[in-house]
Amino acid sequence: MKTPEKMLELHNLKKTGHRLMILTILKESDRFLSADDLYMKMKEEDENISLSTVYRILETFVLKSIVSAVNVEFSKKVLYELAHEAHGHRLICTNCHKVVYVEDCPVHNFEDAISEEYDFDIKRHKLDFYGLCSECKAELSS
Amino acid sequence: MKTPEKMLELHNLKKTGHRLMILTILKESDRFLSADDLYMKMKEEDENISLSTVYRILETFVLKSIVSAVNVEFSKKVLYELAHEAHGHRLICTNCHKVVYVEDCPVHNFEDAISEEYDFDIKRHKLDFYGLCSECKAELSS
DNA sequence: ATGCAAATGCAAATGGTTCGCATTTGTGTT
DNA sequence: AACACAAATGCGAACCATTTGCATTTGCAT
Repeated sequence: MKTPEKMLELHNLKKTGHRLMILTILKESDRFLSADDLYMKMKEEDENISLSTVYRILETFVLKSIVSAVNVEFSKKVLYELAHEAHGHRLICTNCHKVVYVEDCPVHNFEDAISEEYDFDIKRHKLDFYGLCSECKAELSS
Repeated sequence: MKTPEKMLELHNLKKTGHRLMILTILKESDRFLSADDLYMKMKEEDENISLSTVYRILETFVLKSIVSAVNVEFSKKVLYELAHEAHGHRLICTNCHKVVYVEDCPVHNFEDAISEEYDFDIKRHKLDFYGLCSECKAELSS
């Protein structure tokens, strides 16, 4: 995976400490983060940033497709993750909120079939799986 | 499909004009509606209701699984539809927002396979298709 | 017809996100 | 290395969808 620096260069974005830090945090996170999650993590590391800057940086990243904005069932906030290069789908743990990305897709054939059947020109789909990851499964059954 | 009256009876909910009207509007709609959409439609029909009541009625209906709350890519509001009895997935027109519900599911096998592979206990999934319905496809290509 | 829990209206509060504007900073150019 | 200027940032206020508190009304079992 690209380094945060490379990501910014690639999109002609200025390399600011804030932007690099946000990319680094997202890169190291195994779950989605809200703007406020990022803001608080940065405060913890003594990065002086304002919440509106976090929002603006994320807006820029989403526009450039460096970051994806995600809606999940368990939160009404918009959550963010580093964008994935390959098409795939997510396994989301409803207990700890960990996310695993699976680069595989079971719906393309179905998509063709229903495009035909319903005369719909399907452009994309959104498929997420919700359940318990192995740790939470073990923990909750004990 | 059940009548609005039956739906309320079935769940021991008082039959108020507001509730019946909301169910009727949702029943007749071929797309998702926001609380505010419902509020405005009711005002148009001279139903005197307050927006907070619309929210409270919807909250009750969602709790009873009479109505589903839906998040879609093109709106940050929560949208509502009558709940479907059978499992299926939606084709959502990104242009006119019409929704077609397809009572078929292409992912169960895949779900079993990845449950195994990632040791995830998958409880449910969310799959929506976005594209153009036949009318919009025709209209936009002309 | 009566009583009471549930439903409603209204206004205020909330929470996430966006915006306006003054100030600072990164970076290409001299 | 200093300059210039567009872009990035901080701060607070604004915004919008949704929720809540509380006083009043209403459906419905008795």
